[in-house]
Amino acid sequence: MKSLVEEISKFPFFKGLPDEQLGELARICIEQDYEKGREIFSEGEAAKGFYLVVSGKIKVYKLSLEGKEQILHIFDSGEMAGEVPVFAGGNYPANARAIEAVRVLFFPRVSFMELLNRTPSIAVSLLAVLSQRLRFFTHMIEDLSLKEVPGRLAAHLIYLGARSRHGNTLELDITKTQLASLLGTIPETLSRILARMAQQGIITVQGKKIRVLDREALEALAAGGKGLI
Amino acid sequence: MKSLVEEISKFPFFKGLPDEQLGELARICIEQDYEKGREIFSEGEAAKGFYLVVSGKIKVYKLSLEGKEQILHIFDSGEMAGEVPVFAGGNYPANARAIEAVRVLFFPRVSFMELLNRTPSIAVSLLAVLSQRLRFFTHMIEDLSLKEVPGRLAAHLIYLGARSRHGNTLELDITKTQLASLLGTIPETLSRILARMAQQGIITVQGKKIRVLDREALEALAAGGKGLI
DNA sequence: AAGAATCCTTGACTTGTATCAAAAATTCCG
DNA sequence: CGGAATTTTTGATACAAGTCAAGGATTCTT
Repeated sequence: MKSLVEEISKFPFFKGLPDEQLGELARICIEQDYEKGREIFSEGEAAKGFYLVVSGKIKVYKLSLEGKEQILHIFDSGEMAGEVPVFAGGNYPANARAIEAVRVLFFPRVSFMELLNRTPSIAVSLLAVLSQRLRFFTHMIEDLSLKEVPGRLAAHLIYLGARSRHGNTLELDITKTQLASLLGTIPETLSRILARMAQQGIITVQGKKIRVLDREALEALAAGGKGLI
Repeated sequence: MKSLVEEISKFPFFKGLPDEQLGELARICIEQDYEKGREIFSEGEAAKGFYLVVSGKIKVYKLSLEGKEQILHIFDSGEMAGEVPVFAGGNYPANARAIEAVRVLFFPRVSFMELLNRTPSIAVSLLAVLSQRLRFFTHMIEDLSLKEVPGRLAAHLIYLGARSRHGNTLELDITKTQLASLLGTIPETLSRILARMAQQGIITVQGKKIRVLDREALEALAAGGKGLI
């Protein structure tokens, strides 16, 4: 039980809460493991609760009728998934699947809402989490509708570069097919654009490793300049 | 002062709060009027607070470098705008402008957060609001990336039809240029597609009035079927 | 009501990207 | 390790939608 409290206290939205409340959270949550490829919840399903990712990765995605997949978000450890219907009511608005072995903490809706009503100060930090996700989606909508694929890719590479600082070499932790879906395109197109950027000396690609050679060119592309021939 | 409390109590997220808290809200908010076309806040600006729309309409939008505009949302009376940076910190992530004469209640960030910490039960209902907006954006991302323009238009017409029930005739309350931007396209394309749908007997267009003749065809389009010739 | 400004429509053209197909390269697992 | 499954790349083709341009229709303003 003690380690669970420690685990929970590491999550940004529960950080700084008094031990008593951490204990309450620990009491209502359930540890679960999903192996790679396992479905965690699916669109339209009645929401039973939400998930905190302890380790591993979850993709949240939508499917078109023809089966085309648009990834909305990839949740890494420390992030919260499936919380929308818990607060807004209704069903899960998308599907979630483990893209690698995943350990999560599951918070059942009913007991969490009960706790929330008893200790509403938790809600204030959750507001920040939801607001950040809203901001992320705002960017995503902008990218999908305003920029062409090279621009979206450039923006994403810059975003990745800002997170993990290993010189200017960055390692994708998802497949290129998944990256394509995240960018709202298809693997073929992504492959062609990566090749084009490499040929122009902007980047270098070796498997999942991408090295940025010309950051300025990348930034020009991300800013919307139609530059890639 | 009394009328302000009444005003506030009508907003879904403050409905059901005790009079005492409504009074506190009334005390910290400021009534403001914006004439049509006036800028309310702009992207990157430090967030001073958020807005509740009392009457009129606000568009929240992003601009590309070339000046192309993507409308993220049109806020009608009863809705809340600009709250993301209030809870998540930082700046406004988009621009906001009155598309008709607008009356708003402005809640300054600092005093609102102070109130929120004193009476955190308000936060619980705000969680629902943010979650609903997240769900809306989830749909929007799906539409933008998974469907072609006719599908997006069809989905939007169905959505409008569900809201205002005037037979099967519905009246746009925004310009077609704005609708185009909301759908992630340009006026020329929207015009062509409306004409095509009219020619196929699915709808009839007269100015801002659109009459739905063949709801099934519309639903087929919205569902993603590539049907429009 | 007249003029100005905006919005809407239509046409010809260009282009980015999806599709289909099939080979090459990785990764996965027994 | 070695074969299977997946992922990635490349090519040829098709088409949806954006761009540019210009005329027509509204709507706004004085």
